[in-house]
Amino acid sequence: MRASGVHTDHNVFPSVLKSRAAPRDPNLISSIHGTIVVLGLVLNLYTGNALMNAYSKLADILLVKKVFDEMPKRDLVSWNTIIAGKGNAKSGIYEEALEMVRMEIHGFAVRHMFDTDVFVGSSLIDMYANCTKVEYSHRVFELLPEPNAISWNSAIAGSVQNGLFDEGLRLFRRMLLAKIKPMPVTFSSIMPACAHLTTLHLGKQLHGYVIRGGFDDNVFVASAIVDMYAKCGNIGTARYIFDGIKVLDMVSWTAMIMGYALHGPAEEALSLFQRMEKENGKPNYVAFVAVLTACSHSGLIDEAWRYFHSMTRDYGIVPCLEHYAAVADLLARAGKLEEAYGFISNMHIRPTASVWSTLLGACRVHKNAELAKKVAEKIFALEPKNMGYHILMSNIYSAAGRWREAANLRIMMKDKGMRKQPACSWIEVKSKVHAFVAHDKSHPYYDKIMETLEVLLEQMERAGYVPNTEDVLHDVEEEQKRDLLCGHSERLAIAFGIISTPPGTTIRVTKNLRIIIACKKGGTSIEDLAEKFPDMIIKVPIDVFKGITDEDAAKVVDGLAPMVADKNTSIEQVKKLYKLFCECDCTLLEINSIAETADNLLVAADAKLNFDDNAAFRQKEIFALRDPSQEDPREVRCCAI
DNA sequence: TCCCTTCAAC
Repeated sequence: MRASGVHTDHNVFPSVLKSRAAPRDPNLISSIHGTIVVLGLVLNLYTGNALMNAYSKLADILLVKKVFDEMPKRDLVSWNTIIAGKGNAKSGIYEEALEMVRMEIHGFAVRHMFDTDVFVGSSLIDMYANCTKVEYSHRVFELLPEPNAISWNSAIAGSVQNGLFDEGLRLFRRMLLAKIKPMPVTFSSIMPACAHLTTLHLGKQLHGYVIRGGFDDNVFVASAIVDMYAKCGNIGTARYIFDGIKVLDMVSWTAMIMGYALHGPAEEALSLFQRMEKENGKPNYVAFVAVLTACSHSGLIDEAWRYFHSMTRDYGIVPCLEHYAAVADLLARAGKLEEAYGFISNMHIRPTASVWSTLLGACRVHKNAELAKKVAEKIFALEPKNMGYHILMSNIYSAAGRWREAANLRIMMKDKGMRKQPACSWIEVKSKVHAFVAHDKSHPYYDKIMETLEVLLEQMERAGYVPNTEDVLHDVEEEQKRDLLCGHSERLAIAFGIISTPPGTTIRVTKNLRIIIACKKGGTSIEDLAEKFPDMIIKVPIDVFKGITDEDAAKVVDGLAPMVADKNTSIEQVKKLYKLFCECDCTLLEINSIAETADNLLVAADAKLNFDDNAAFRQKEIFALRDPSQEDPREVRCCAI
């Protein structure tokens, strides 16, 4: 238009500045700004507002202010832009003022009847969630007459960020039912729910949806997926997704490094960290949390010190609680108990009970009751009502033969009205969560499970299994035998997994408490055996399957096919899906076979899982998600997605 | 013609 000599007046520039290309390009903005000045349009209200907006998207607060200050006339939009433009409120200029009136804003909005406006409503949802007032956040959401996609996203993100994972999943399902199309933001918000719950099959279905929606090239979404697979123990798939990310950023690197730190070999984590330093530049403090966690879990003391010091020296990052915790944990586990004690005592921030507790755990392993007593006093002062720490200390006394002190502690706990949180393990089979507590006979397959455990125990003993009885504190022979069979909830869950899945299926058991020493170090646990002798574990179910009808067995196999594609799925997507889901627990079903109504993968999967053609849009309880923080661990809360 | 709401690693 400029080249053809047509006069460009004040009507043109607001649109030009709002165009797709402009906001990300500082040079383009400057050049447009220059043209505006040359043409004498800089004093125009709309043009000035648009310029302010363009600069605030670049987070160039000084230029936003400059334009604002030079405008002869300002309207509501000018003021809104300077108050709420990106970078302004968040830059801290107005933050203090806003913080003071935060909770009054809602009242103002209600009085002036703005509370049903989507923009105001979505902001309120976000505000309350950020203030950890999720109940208010939900109330605002439920009262919104016409929530848009952003309102849904805000509600979902708010729930997940406050730890209400199944609430987030439920909202996601409702969003689909309300026919609101999810966006990349939706997935990066909801995916952490699966990561935290370690519900791999939910995460996989969301991943399928992401691929079908073409959102998988979004780096936010991809990072969330990497994190989800890593947290669910599927480190290979996490790496596959990670390697497919075109432009890696700090979060994607860190998610992958943390994945290796938690599950994989430390060398992978460390070499990725070094690659990141080269390719991505400055690691931030979370990246250091990841690399220190990797060192800690692999006992790499020298490396840990090197990173810990380099963090401050080379990158100017002040260590925070997580960094201290990783190093303290490392020292403690390595048996350097006194050094760990000194390190924690000299932290420049106040150590929390959880930092001290790694040392307490190490005192138990390394049998240092004296230091344990000192540490426990600090912990009890910080968290007087936490049962776990008291039990741990009482067990340390018992193991040291200091029965009187152990008993005193138990009596004190009873007086304070503390109740033990029962250990619980759960396993997903056929989209259902089966939860077990020790000695629990309520499961319908209880007899089969016991039979399996007996077969297993026999085979284990033949393979050289030596039970670790060190931690059995009251030694009645009968009880020990029973404890070996069903004393640990995870054994019940593993046995159930073995008899209710086809041979070769990966068995994933999750539990609410840390695995006790007997299952972790010394002796041999079922977990160790499963790792060392995979063949043996796989052979067992063939025998045990005998008791189950063919029909039941077939149902189990069918139930493990949550992967569906439809006629709108592109060949490229099918390839990706197939690559991801061709593992033993999933199969790719035939394309073009899905009903018209199944407009998304999740619903199609839902229908398939329930063997019910009409199920597509019915809200069904197809997933049962346990909330580990719940009082009775057997109480299973159901969540449809 | 201009303004406002949502996201990933800890």
